[in-house]
Amino acid sequence: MSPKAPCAPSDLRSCRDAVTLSRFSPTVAGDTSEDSGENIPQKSLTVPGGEASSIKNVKHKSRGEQRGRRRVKANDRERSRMHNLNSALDALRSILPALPEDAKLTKIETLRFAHNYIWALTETLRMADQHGHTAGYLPVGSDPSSPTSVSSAEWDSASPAESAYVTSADFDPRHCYKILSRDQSSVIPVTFYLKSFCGENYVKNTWH
DNA sequence: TAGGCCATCTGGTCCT
DNA sequence: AGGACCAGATGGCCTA
Repeated sequence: MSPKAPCAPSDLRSCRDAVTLSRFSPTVAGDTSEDSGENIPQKSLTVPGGEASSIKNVKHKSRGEQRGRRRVKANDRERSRMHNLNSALDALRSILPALPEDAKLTKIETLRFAHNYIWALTETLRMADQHGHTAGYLPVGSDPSSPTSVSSAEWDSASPAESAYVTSADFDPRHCYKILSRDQSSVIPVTFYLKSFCGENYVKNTWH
């Protein structure tokens, strides 16, 4: 589920970077014909000795160097931009309900989980408002801000139909709400949803 | 070995 | 002109 990253952030210049950057080292960039668009025909560069051609060669080389430098800078910016994006994603993971250490969500899972989690929290507030007594809706002594406040025993008694409605492969918190609103269960809907999404391991590993 | 996930590079486009 | 953003391509790592 969570393949290890081949290049840690601290190894930015390792792996394929080393190869790619060398492609744009001044000597290489100027000597190749990879600079599409800005290329001077290769023929004018291959005339040996002539002064004019050597000037052209220098010009071409410096343009190639400039282009190479721009490309390297752009690569650096892009890399750090993606690292920022990943940091934001990690921050998002960190505020989502705890998962077992070895169950790090992928990027797409994180986004979907966050989306549904927000939806579930919103729905929780809406239903609480509708009932007009939040305290009676939540388990006694529970901390509404923490999804870990419900015991696994409560789960077992409160969610007989979960597997019939929600699987980890095809989860949708709205299904949970349909079940809960039908029998007015006292279990926090969000946690019901989390269990449905994460499975028994979530309960076993984090709720004790 | 195929497929999923990821990091990185790259060229194009838009914006300042 | 240069930076930010984006999407496609590529190749490595990991797991079933």
